Amino acid sequence: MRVTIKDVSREAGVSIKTVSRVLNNERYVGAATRERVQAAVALLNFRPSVAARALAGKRSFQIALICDNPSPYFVYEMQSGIRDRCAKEGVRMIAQPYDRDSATLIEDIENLVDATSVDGLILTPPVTDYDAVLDLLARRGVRFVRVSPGGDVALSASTFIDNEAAARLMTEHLLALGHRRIALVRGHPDYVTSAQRFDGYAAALAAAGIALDDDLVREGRYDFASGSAAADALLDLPIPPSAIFASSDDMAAGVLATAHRRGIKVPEQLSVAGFDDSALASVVWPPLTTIRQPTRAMGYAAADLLLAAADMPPERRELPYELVVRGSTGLISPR
Amino acid sequence: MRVTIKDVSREAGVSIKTVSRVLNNERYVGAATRERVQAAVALLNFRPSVAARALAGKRSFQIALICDNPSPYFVYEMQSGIRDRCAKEGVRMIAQPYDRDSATLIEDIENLVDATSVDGLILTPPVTDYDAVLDLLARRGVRFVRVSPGGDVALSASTFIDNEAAARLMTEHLLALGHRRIALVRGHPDYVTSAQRFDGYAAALAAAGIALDDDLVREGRYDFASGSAAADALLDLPIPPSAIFASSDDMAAGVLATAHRRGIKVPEQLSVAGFDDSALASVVWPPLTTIRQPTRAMGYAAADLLLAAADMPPERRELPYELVVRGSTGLISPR
DNA sequence: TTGTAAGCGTTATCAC
DNA sequence: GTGATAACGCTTACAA
Repeated sequence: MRVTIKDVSREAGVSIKTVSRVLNNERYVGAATRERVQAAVALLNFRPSVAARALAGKRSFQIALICDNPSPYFVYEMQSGIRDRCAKEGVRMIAQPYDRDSATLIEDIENLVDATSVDGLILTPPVTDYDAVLDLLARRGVRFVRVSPGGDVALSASTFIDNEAAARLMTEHLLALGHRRIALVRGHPDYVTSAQRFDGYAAALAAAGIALDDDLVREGRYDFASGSAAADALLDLPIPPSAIFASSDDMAAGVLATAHRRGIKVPEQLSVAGFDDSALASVVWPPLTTIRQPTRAMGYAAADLLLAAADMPPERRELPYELVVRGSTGLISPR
Repeated sequence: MRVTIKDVSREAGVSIKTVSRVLNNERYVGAATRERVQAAVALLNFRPSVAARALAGKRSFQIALICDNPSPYFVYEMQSGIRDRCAKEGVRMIAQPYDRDSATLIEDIENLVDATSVDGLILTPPVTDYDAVLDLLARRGVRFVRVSPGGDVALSASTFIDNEAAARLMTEHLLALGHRRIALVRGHPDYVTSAQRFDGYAAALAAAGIALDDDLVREGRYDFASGSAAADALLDLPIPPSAIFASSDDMAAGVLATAHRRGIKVPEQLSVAGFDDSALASVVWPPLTTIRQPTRAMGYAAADLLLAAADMPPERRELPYELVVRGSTGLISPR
């Protein structure tokens, strides 16, 4: 029924072990032998059983993505990037989307690690900074890579963009347009990126000699609804902002929707800017100025780090971001 | 190191086989024995190895989702629904996002089936109707469930909404608002749903005694860009439509963006409607009237069918849809 | 450079 | 009801 190593070894006229050697790219296989085996593999259409490999060896050729993110676009891009990289190595990606508020997250991850014997994990915020998870993985000796981690950066290899610098750049851009009352909708409090982005915003204002106005800084949760609600609060202020900088694109979309509902013209009466975490910007009305970050590339890089040789030191790989001005951001008559 | 069945059996004072029986809910286990085993499992925190189970038995407790869909929201909702259902059964979902135009799709699926020995597959359009894939699965005797399949419906269990009826309902709604020139942006030609939705649109027009106008029917590809382009073409017509019905929400968003760019007021000057395949509507400007379908629930149902007893006949499970009028769709002064 | 034998952790088979 | 024992398909020692 199933084609096994045994069939291949018989076809190639070598031992099972030799086939295994070829499969795993081990040294000490004669060139001619190797070719003969490869021919047999191709002929019989042999595909090694993940289960058997995982059971017998140290590798399962599977990694898992632990993704608990409010943005479907982000998740999708991330998965695609990781999958692309893994495909080159013959490694499978198991996607494990988790509910935002799952009470069983730790247990689920423990379960995953124990049951599937994955070769490694990729974590995205906010799980990147859950001590319980990090402890668990360390205890189990499971290799993992984190995307945009906060806190202890030496704990694992990781990929990131400089969120603070990016937020500073965007804020400077808005300042250059003449804005003085620039509001910020913060990200989800659990995410370290939220604080980093706030810091960049605050730094730019400080450098411009503008005092931080607490009224102009609102909590968000990285999703549409919270962006929409924050915009309502901001536009209800006695002196509303002339620009709103949302810490994610879902929230920026929420801000835009609110402005639209209230009959406020963007960008004539209000500039809207945001982090484009998830490539959602293309599905949202222009004009929207965004910090574009390569989510898919970030996933690719994360997988690359995970698949790297085990003896490499934990590497931190930074990815570039861009300020993308869509349409006109408008020049404001400061109120 | 690892906790195995052996450890559990020792702890419970029974044989390995008995532990296995409890694990698999087999009959012929004494109540007392069962409890003792369960206690030992909990105490030792035992989690059976997927690899060993897959290798030794007929089940791997893993299923895979084959998803090649242009909408990240759809993918995300689908994954979540399936995962929720599987969690109840202790089954793991392997997500396999594929690139739209992957030339290696068939091979990849074959690889997946052979390598991971999954218990079953869930297919989403358009893979649901790829003969090569269906043949492959039949040949391998792999169980699968299809979401919104076209063609031969008896081939497998499936979930669906009545796309034709839904499109008819939406078109009737637009007609009732006074529209006479209603344009349709079709879905991707590879998707059977595209044709079903067109049929509903055509049926409603016919019932209203309105001739089908080829100029008002445009090809789309279920994504933002094609919706945007189709809207441009439609609005360039000598007599443009007063309403545009997009076959997906991504395309509806594209239509809205184009209208916005051209300074056309929605809904005062143009009504926009769409299928809300992916819950994206909440991220898009109102006013947008949509056919909402429960993507997550569809995933849940698909998993349910896949995990059902093997001897059940292929079941077709229909899910309800809703016409959601967001804000006012406006009454049109027919042009 | 190649082959042999002993597992890996579970389920299936068949006894008891 | 319960328990030995042989698979399952591969990798890891260790020999040759």
